[in-house]
Amino acid sequence: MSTISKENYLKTIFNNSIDSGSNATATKLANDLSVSTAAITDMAKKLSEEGLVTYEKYRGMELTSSGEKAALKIIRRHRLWELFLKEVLEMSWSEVHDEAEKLEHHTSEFLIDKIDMYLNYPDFDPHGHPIPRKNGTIPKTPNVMPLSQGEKGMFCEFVRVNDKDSELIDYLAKVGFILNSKFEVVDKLAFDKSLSIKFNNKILSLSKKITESIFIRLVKN
Amino acid sequence: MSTISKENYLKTIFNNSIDSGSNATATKLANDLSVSTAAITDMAKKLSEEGLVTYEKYRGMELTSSGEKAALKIIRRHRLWELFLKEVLEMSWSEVHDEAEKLEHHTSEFLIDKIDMYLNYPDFDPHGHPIPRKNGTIPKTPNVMPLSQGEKGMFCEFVRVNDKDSELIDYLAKVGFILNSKFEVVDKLAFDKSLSIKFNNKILSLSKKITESIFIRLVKN
DNA sequence: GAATAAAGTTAAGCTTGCTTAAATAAAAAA
DNA sequence: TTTTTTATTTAAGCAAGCTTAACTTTATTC
Ligand SMILES: [Mn+2]
Ligand SMILES: [Mn+2]
Ligand SMILES: [Mn+2]
Ligand SMILES: [Mn+2]
Repeated sequence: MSTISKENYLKTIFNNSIDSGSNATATKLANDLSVSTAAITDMAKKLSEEGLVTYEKYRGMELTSSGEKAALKIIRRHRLWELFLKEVLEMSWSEVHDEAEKLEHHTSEFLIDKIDMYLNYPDFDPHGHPIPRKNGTIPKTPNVMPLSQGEKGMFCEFVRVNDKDSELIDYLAKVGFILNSKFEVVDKLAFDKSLSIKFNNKILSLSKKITESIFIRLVKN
Repeated sequence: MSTISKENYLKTIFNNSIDSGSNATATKLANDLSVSTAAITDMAKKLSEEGLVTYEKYRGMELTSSGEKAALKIIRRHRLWELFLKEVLEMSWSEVHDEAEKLEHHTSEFLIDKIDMYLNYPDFDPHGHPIPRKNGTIPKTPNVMPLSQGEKGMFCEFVRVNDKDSELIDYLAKVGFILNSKFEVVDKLAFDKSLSIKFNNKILSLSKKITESIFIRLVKN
């Protein structure tokens, strides 16, 4: 049976495999979900009994195709809610994530499809993440890379930001560096790997920690 | 601490006291909440320890003022969600209740106030129930009475319907008998207490069970 | 005012999703 | 390869919110 907790596990396992490529480890999941590793082991057994993940002791977990399908359903709800709250109810970029984190578990298929239709079947959420479609496909993302890999002289577009930390997003909004901003990398310090970028004729210096949470694509020019 | 279960208990206790006047009995609550009476006794102790209800063994429960405040918060969320889902997302009269039943427990004060503003601070939900305001007051309801108390010759307006059973609401929508319909009671059978009403030049016969779920006010003419 | 029926409470136990502490396996270092 | 460190699992236990079954109180009927 599906529960809030299980839905969160599936979602986290999915996101983990997206950006690590390999199996989700207990330590990483425990950290992301703010529970003990013992809790992870516990849940691994349950999810694997339900055929949602494959699990071998000491070898981590991986979503099965049915587990992935379930994960995408939750992620779809999450991202559609985020966009809806921002576009329709004018909540800010930084507020929508926490609210969506709750609503995603209490939304019928019928309702989420209404929201999807209302928004005219959007492809991306307010942070630039692709919104899984009803049929399970995922909109193609541009050729993204973390800004931390940017080099002096590059012309880029800001296409995605990590939405887990609202303080960062608030800061970026405050200085006017928002999604789809075009900018140039004007400097990169070897000392601390911080970057200086130029947009709207402003210069902004961003620490390595920040540039790792911002994703960009190269603008061809 | 507030939990989904406690919120549902408080709401149910409140609604019970509204239409029974007296204390909420274990049997009634158990029935409304679909749990055993043992569960009610259990929760009675917890809620009374938290100061949300007064409880004396074998004497039922009653909301304290802080319990009532908490109940109104949930009811406010429920009814605002119902109206929002109907007006904005075009869900039907009969579908919104079940959806709101879930969303009401996962909506921040900030979000519900946004919804309230979006709807321009409405006074009534789609079923004619008053929406508690942010400050805790409740919109005045017209002088309502159950249609079952109607008599031949009365001219009435349909102002409220019990939203717990979606089949009834669907039926009423299908025959076009919707909120704010004006009608005349053209007959009342002593045999089964059923009523015949006339609206839009149609005659509709309603059983006693149905007329007890429909609330009206007398139209002065 | 007994006897009976109905309502409410207590006791014991279950499931979910956690925890901490101890044990064990795997990986890294020496 | 042996030792040490790190990661994972197991074991025991807790809180919430239920259940059923047995028991007690209150209400109703004669
Ligand atoms: Mn998010
Ligand atoms: Mn979540
Ligand atoms: Mn309702
Ligand atoms: Mn509810």
